[in-house]
Amino acid sequence: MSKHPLLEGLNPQQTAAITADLGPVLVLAGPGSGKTSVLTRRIAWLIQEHHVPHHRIMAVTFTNKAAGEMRSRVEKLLDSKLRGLQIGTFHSTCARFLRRDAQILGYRDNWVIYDSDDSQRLIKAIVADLGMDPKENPPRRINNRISAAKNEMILPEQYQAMSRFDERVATVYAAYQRELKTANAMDFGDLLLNMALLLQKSDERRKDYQDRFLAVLVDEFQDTNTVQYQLVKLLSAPQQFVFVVGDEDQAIYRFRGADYRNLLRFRKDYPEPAIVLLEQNYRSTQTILDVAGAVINNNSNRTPKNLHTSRGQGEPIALHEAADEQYEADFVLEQVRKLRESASIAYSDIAVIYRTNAQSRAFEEAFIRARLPYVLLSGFGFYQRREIKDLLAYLRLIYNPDDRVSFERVINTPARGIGKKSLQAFADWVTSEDLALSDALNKLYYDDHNPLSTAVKGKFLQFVNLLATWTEMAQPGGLGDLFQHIVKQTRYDLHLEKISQHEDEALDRAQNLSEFYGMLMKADDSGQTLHDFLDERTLYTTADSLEEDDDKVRLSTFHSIKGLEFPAVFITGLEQDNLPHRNAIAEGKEGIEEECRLFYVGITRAEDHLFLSYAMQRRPFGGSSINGISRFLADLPAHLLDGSPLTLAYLRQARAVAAPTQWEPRHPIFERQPKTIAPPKQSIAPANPAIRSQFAAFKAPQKPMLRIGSRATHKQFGGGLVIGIDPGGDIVSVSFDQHQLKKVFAEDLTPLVE
DNA sequence: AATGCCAGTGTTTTT
DNA sequence: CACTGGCATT
Repeated sequence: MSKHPLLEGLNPQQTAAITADLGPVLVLAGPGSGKTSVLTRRIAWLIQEHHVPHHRIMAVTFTNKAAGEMRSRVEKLLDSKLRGLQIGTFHSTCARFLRRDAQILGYRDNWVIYDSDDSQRLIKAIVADLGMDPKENPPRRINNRISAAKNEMILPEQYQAMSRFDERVATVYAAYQRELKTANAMDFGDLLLNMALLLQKSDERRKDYQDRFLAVLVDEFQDTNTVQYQLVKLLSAPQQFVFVVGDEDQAIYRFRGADYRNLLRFRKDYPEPAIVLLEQNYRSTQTILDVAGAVINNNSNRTPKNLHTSRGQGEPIALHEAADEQYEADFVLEQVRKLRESASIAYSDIAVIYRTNAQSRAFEEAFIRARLPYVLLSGFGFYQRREIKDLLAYLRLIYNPDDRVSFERVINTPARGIGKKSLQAFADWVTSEDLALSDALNKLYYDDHNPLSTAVKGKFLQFVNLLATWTEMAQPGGLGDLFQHIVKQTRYDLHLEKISQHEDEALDRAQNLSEFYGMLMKADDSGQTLHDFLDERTLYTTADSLEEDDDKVRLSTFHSIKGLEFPAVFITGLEQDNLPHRNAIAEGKEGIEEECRLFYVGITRAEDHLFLSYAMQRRPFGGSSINGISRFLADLPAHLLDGSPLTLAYLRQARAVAAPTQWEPRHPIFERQPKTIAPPKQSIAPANPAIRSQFAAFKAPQKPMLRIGSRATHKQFGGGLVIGIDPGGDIVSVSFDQHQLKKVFAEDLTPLVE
């Protein structure tokens, strides 16, 4: 075959994937193997060579941003606008379909989407309605159970209660689904579940969708869960022109019910799929790939892959030990400056990756201090701010007057003299009368059979009147004005001052509000309705709207960095209990293997420069904790690493005691439980006499021992933490409080009792 | 019965 | 440190 323009510059495997016959295709794509390219060209190929009309193709990506990019790349390849081409995440795609079809399931057209915070609030309200103790039944935990059930397509009536707690979950789950329906709302899980139910229940609609979508393509298939898998199956029937791309080594959404074994299942469920393996890496240096391979190789149940690159060896991986998280941030800053100066790498070509969102803080502070530009790819975004959620709740309630969560959020915000008791009385009444919220509020006008006192009823009605005037105002193009009215009429500005602890906070919140106002004005300019605005903001995250050329360093969790690539990458916080995270360790082998994949995903984002760092000490809140290093570090090939001699010596010692290929290695250097050192108390000895006597006994030994992880004072360098003891015990590595790491003679050290 | 203040408590990851 | 929930006050 002579080279088709769509196949220009591609290797044989990529070509095979793109030109595979119509039918099920499974592409197993290692990181950096050009899978996005394969997906976009496959779509173009379907349109050009198989004459599949573009509006009969559906592609699912993992983020909305990736969806946008994919669309523009296909459009560029074919040099035409493809408006009807359906590309989006599972959630936004289902939301879009349900906008049209939710009436079939009994929703009114103005249904809204609840985010996790909304769901949790509703569950909390239901727990209260049912008279359950919120301490025994934490709404958060119940929410997790319910959303897990939805991912597995388990309906309330099918929910198997294996414990007393589960029985209560089942009760709440049933009530929750009723309340959602009454509130005319769907949570994230409902978007997927309802779509699947619709396709199962309505023969007519199923046929419609199946007829419409000749071809279905899914990216990141290893991170699909049961309901997503079923959706793909339902939508791609009966012709089964389904093209999925995935990599079991990059499965990182187990907590959302995703199961990488769906890749295996695919082979069984679809007859003789074409299977293509993409192993040629175009992204990283060989060194980076070797390190990545060494890390992922420890996982069981995976297909071994042979990732290779023609990019050459590249530079060694930098390993850095920091005294604490601030020094870690300083290290990153320093390296960022160097990268910019000596390698002329742009800020936007640099990513800093960490395990938990809270870790961004140290970096943010350091970047602000140094006046270097950065942007957060994940974390508690703008829309999670209290003041934004409040105003959003007003807007949502205007749009959908049955939205209980929004109603309960704003009915007494700012304070209107309607407290917990009145609200619960009202809620109980609404439930017992089986009313929708808007009907109940209406009923207050003409029906005296309600539990509210005249005074409180008056307050309710005042609020209802306000709501009515705003609803009148909610015209297209008038969102900005509407916002102004709400703020003015509720005196929300005064409320802001009240809830703020200090001047700065009030200012910050006010700025957020004006930013929000700006967004509404922008929506007005582009002709968006309230409906458009609300839909978009639930399903889109900050990362989705980030411009490529925004020259700022990217700060991100491992999860949010997925799918992206950068010339320079920093992986930070490589400490035991952080990566792997302590909660994941508690989940056992599966949990740890997923953490290993997180590390792998992080490493394979890097093209040229990779930096690894860990901090000996962190201050999560109040006290501080001393950490061992991540067990994953023990797997790194020493000859590929570059770092200070002491750091490498420390690592070598760690490796010497670990059996790298097993998950069970247990040695103090890994094992060390993070000790929370309480803020100094009056006396070191415990106050409880019984414990105090034990304490005294402990203190007795004539020769206190030097132990790894214990504190000691040196006659010259002062206090420090023992981090390593050389064989023989004469020479000891100590991390001194002055932030230097030194090897000293044991005899010069005096151990301290903790 | 609502509001304001204080103490205790707790953190994985996201659509 | 920041948030939530309980308690005392108005």
